[in-house]
Formats: sequence, C-alpha cells, structure tokens
Amino acid sequence: MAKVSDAHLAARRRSIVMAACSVFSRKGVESATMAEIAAEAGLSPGAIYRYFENKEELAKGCMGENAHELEQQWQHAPGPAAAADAMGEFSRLSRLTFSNLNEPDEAFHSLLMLEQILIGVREGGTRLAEMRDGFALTRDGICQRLEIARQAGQLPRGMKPAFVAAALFSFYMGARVCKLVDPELDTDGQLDQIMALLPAITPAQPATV
Amino acid sequence: MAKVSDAHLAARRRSIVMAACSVFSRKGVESATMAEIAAEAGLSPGAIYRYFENKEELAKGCMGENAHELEQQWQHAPGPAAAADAMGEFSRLSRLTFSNLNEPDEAFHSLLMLEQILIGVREGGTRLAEMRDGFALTRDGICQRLEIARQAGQLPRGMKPAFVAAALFSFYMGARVCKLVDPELDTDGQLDQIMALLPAITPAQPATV
Amino acid sequence: MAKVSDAHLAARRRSIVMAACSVFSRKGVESATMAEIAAEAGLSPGAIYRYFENKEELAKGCMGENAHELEQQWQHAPGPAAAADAMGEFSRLSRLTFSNLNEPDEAFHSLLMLEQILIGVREGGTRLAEMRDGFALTRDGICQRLEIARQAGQLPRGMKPAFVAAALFSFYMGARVCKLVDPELDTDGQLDQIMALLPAITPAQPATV
Amino acid sequence: MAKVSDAHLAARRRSIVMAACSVFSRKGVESATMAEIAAEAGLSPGAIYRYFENKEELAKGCMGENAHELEQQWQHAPGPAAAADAMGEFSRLSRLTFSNLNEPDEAFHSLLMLEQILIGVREGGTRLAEMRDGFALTRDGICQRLEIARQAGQLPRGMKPAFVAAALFSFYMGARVCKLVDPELDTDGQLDQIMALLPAITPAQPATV
DNA sequence: CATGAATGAGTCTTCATTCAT
DNA sequence: CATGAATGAAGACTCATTCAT
Repeated sequence: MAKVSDAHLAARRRSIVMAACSVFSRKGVESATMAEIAAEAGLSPGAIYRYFENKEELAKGCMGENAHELEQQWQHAPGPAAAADAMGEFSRLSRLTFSNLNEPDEAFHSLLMLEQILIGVREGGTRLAEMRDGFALTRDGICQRLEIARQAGQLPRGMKPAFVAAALFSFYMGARVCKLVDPELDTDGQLDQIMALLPAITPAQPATV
Repeated sequence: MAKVSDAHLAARRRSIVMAACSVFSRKGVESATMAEIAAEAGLSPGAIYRYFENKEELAKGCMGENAHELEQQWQHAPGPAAAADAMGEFSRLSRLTFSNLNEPDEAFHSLLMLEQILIGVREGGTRLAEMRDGFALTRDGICQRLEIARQAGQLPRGMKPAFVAAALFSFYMGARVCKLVDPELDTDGQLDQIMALLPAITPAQPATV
Repeated sequence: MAKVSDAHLAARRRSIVMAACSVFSRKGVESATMAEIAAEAGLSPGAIYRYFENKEELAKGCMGENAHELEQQWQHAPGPAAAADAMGEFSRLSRLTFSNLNEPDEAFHSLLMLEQILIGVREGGTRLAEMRDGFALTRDGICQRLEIARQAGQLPRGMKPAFVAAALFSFYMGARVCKLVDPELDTDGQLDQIMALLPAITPAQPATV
Repeated sequence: MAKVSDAHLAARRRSIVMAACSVFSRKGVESATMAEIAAEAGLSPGAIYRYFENKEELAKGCMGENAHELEQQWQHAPGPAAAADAMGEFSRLSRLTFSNLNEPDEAFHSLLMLEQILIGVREGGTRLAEMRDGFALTRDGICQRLEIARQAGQLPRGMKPAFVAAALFSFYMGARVCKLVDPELDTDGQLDQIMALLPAITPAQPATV
C-alpha cells in the first residue's frame, strides 16, 4: 500500500468534481446531497471529505471547471492575422460560440453557470469577483476584436466597441437563458440577424457622424 | 380572531408572498426557511400553512408576483397611434425597460427570476411551460412592434422581426444577468448601441436622416 | 340572544361526543384531530373547548357513551320469572348479544372499545378501574343467571358459575376481536357450540360428581 | 464504523425492533416518538432510518416479532403420537397457552397485539389480511386436534370442530383482553371450566368415566 | 356563545459531517 | 486511504389550544 500517486489523487479529485457538477446541475447545489455525489463518483460519502473540506468548498471547486473552451478563445488575444478579415474572424467565432448552444449538454452547463451566478451574487465575496472578472475578460476579448475591425474600417467609427461588446455578451448570456427555458429556440437565427446589423452601419454612418 | 374580511385575508396572503420573495431572493428557495419567511411576514411558522399548502406552493405563489409591469406593456398590443412613429415608440419603451435595470431592487427581481427559471427547468412541468409562454408573449409583443415599424418603412424589408425580437429579448435577459454579476455595468449604454444599429439597416433611412 | 337552554347545551355536548366517537373509531384517538371532530359535529374547532377541557377529557367523555344496551340488560338483575326457564332465558339473551355482532356498526363499537381499553390500561388510573368494574358487573350478571339455573337444577352442581361466567364473557370479548379481524366469522355458530356444551353436563355430572 | 458484519447489522435492527415494541406497547404507536425509541435502543434518532424507511415501516416490522411461540405450536400439525391421548394432548397445550397469560410481560404482548389489530383493521390492507390468515392458521391447528380427538371417540360425533375451535380461540383472545383490564383475573380457572365441559358432551363419556 | 385565525411546541425526517474499523 | 454506520442539528409541517372579533 504505497503512497498513492499525486496523479491518482488529482484524478480522484477531478472525478468528484465532475460528479458534483452533474448532480449540482441536475438538482441544484442546495438540493444535491453528498451521498448522491459520492455515489455518482463511485465513492463513499466519507471519502469526499479527503478532497474537499465540505460541501461549500466542493461547490467552489466546481466553479471554473465548466467554463467553455470557447470562452477562453474569446479571452485570448486575437492572432495578428486576424486584422485582414477582422469581421469575418469575428463572425466565425461568434457563430461557433452560438452553435455550441445546440449541443445536447448545453443545458447542463447553463444550469450550472446560472446556479453559480446565483450563489456568487448572494455571497458577494471572492466568488462574485472572480465571475465578474471572467465576464469582463470575455467582454474585453470581444471588444478587442471589434476594435480591430473598426480600425480596419470594417465597422463604423462612431460605434463604441466596449458597449457593443458588452451588448453582444449580454445577448449571448440571455440566449443561453432563453434556450434553457425553450430549447426549440433558434439562437443561431437570432445571431444571424444581429450579425447582419453590425457591418451595416459602416457605409452609411461615416457620412452622418 | 375569527371572521376576518376576505380583503384582510388576501392582504395577509400577499404579505406572506412578499416576505417569501424577499427571503427567497436573499437566500434562495432551498435555503430559505419557513420560519424566516414567517418572521419576515410578522407571523408564526404555522400560520403560513393556512395560506399555502407547503413551501413549494409558496414558491409557486411567488412566481407571477414579481413580473415587471413593463413586461405587460410589451405583451399588450401596441396602440394604433403607434404606427406613425413606430420606431420612436419602440425605442422609448425599450429605454424605459432598460432604465429599470438601474433600480435598486432590480437585483432582487432578477435573482428571483433566475431561481424560478432554474426550478422550472429542473422540474420541467407546468411551471416551465408557463415561463416559456410568458417569454414567448413578450417576444411576440416586441415582434409586433418591429413588424409595424417595418411595414411603416422604418425598418428594412429584409429583416426578420421574429428573430430580431428574440435576439433583443435575449439581450435584455442577458443584460439582467450581467448586471447582477456586475452592477456597475452600463446597460443603458449597451442598449444605445443596439438601438443605433437597428434603423441603420434601412436603405431608406440614409435619405431621411 | 337569550340564555341557551341547558337542553340545547346538553344536545350540543352529545353531538360532539357522537362526532368524536365516530372519528376516534375511524382514526384512533391519537390520530383524530379536533378540527376533524369539530367538522363532523358541525362546529368550529374552538367551540369544542366550551364543552370539554381538552382532547383527553373529550376522549374520556366518549367512554361509557358506547356501551351496548345489552350490557345493561346483563347487568340488571334477572327478573323473578326467569327462574322457571333459567337456561332458556340465558340462552335467549346470549344469542341476542351475539347476534348483535352481525350489525353493520359493530366494528365501530368494537374499535372504540378496544381503543378505550388500550388507553385505560396504559393510563392505569380511574379510567381503567371504571372499565374493570364495568366488566365485573357484566360478569356478575352472567354469573347470577348461571347460578339461578344451577339452583334450578338446570346446570351441574359441580360447575363454578363465577368462572364459567368469566369464561363466557372472555369468549364474547374475544369473539368481538376476532370478528373485527375477520368479519366473515360466524360467531353465532361459535355460540351455538358453546351453548350446546353447557346444559350437557347436567344429566351426567350429578352421577359422577 | 464501516463494514460492520451482517450479523451485527441484523442485531442492531433487532434491538431497534425490541425498543420499538417496548415503547409502542407502553405509549401506543402514535404517541411513541422516534427519539424515544432511538434512546431506548441506545441510538440517535437518525440511525433508525438506516434500518427502517419510516415510523410506519418500523411499526410493521414489529408485527410478527411478538407472536408467541405457542401460537406456532398450535399451528404446527399435531404429532402422530397425539392420537392416542388426543384430548390429553389438547388439554396440556391449552393449559400451557393459558398459563402463559400469567407471565409478567404478557400485558406487554397483548397491548402490542391489540394495537396492531386496531391499526390493521383501520388500514384494512395486507396488514389485516396477514392477521386474518394468522388467526385462521391457529384456529385450524385447534380444529385439527379436536378432529383427531373426535375421530378417536374422545369427543362427541355431533360437535363441529371448526366452530368449537373458533370459539376456543375467541375465548383465548378475550381472556387476554380481560386479563389486560383486570390482571387479577384467574384465566386458568376459566379454562378449567371450559375444558371440563368439552368431553361432557360425549354420549360415550359417561360410560368411560 | 361561536368562529376560525394565529400560535408555537413537538415530531418526523433528512443530511452534512465524523470517525471507528 | 476508503468505508459506511452513526450522529445530531436543522427544518418542514401538524395540530391542540387560545382568544380577538
């Protein structure tokens, strides 16, 4: 019975987090029971406490765990090659992001995210700050791309990238919420219309502004 | 304490609902205790059960209670006078709706709404259906107004009002979520930018502007 | 609003007792609620407390209320005319008593009686003493009749009327219990067999004893 | 406290049942509290729920637990050797059964049994059916023994064993009830008198005696 | 006198957490 | 390290009882 490798331990910890996410998403953090999570993780209830101080810590441990990889793409600075076809790039990433909303496990992620938001807002501590920062980062990523496009003359001078970025992010978040309530919703169609609006400003605005 | 007037009874019931909304919003439905709600309503725990079967029914009873009056304005068919300045009307109502997000108790309402959504989605029964229908009605209200504007030549022929309406509604919902996470957010500024995009599509617009 | 007549009051009190008996029999004293009893009596819960101190007193008030009239017949001393055909008289009353077990509301009475016994035995106070005395009285009534018959030579000298009376009473009580568990039981048939045994001793015993 | 042997678990379960029987008998099922039962079993309230779904199941679990071993003796078919002295055998078992009523914990058992009957009759489901069947089995056992005695000429041809058996069983049940109300009662004396009646029927008997 | 709304103590039951094995 | 039995603190809910109307 030699020391269990750190990798093994990390894997266990991860499997617990996955199980917790699953149960939290399905039942809500408050209604989920440690026993249920343990069962889903293939462990005994007591075992979880070797990896997490208590239920709350476990819930915290689930926080970042389910951020979409796409969010990270947005947060990464756009490549230098992006300038040429800034809006094309932007549009492609946007559509990719929205098309993800049609994935079967999207509700799972959205439910989890909303619950984390509720908890964070109610607690108001570091948890909320982390979220706020995460949201801000993504908005920044959007904003940067819009700014590049604007610099490249693909968007009207008069537009305020920061606000448009924030609006688009809100739109995305709202789409997730709405899709949760009504999975039949065609969020791609919504995006199409919004995207159609964006460059349209271009030719007309410069004159009027 | 017998034979209290029906009005009195209704008022009591309402005060319980208000207290419940307050506690639910602050703690979440699951974490809220009947004792706390009762205390906030100035009653003993047992008294609530004369008005609501159980905690779940009480939570249900809080559902519609906190719909914004503005939602109802949207859902009401637009007045006939609206056609003349359809977009002006639309813009005014939109700004009014968004300006409401700055109210101090907006977080209260948003928290409540999100929790109800979570519960509804998880339950998946009538509760969810009612929400879906409520959302759809509001989207319809938006759509009708856009359609009128389009008919009046104030919006481009090519746009699809239903999708744009859905997008705008998503945008609104997302703005609420984002504002919850970061109350500093200038959602009015976001709306401004989005509203600026709308008429821009119009081929006819450049001439009139 | 003149003083309510005593008769009226007594009638109310009685109606409460009847309702209580009904509910007690159906649900058991502990499970019965004052509200249910009040409803069955056509009153409000609070009203009961003008007639009975509390639930326990009400239960006590139900005690004697449901003794069969037949029990009283047994307890009354046998008429002088009975001697001539003592056993005939005895047999007739016995059969009458047992035939009562076939009445549709017999279960109602037996349930009530058993519950009262349980409560009485557990409390062990006056309540139990009253029951014990009631039972003793009935046994005495049986015994007296047997004794008369024995004196009249209709029963063997050697038999001990007190014990036989007690045995017959036990038999009756047990028959009630058994009939409760299995209403199909032919308790009359049981009595027939027992009655057949009784006088049979007569002609043979004197010789052997 | 993991991995306790099955025997240990069964013992715990049994100790809970014993404690429950004790409290149920003393207070009645409805008035007994889980906390009290737990304390009597030397456990915490929550522990019981690992062994029984809820209070009702626990009460059910107490049902068969307190059947007298003697009942099983009656239910077992009589040995072949019994025929020779069928009535002697019968008389011996009867006296044994009745003498048991003088045991100090007899009231304990009777109280429990009566309460179970009350519950069973009120519920009217499987519980009642099981009781009915149990009673019937015992009556059958009595009946078989009487029949053997009758075949052996120790009882009159004309008697109906089934009815006599039922009557004797009723007598026994009633004796238990009466003894509960008045522990001073000499139930053995009652049995003596009844047993004295039995063979007396026989036309053949006078000769043999 | 009756009403029935309100009280609040008391129960069952759940579940996060601990710890002996 | 894992197990899972046990704990015990809550919390939802009930209902006998009170009392203002």
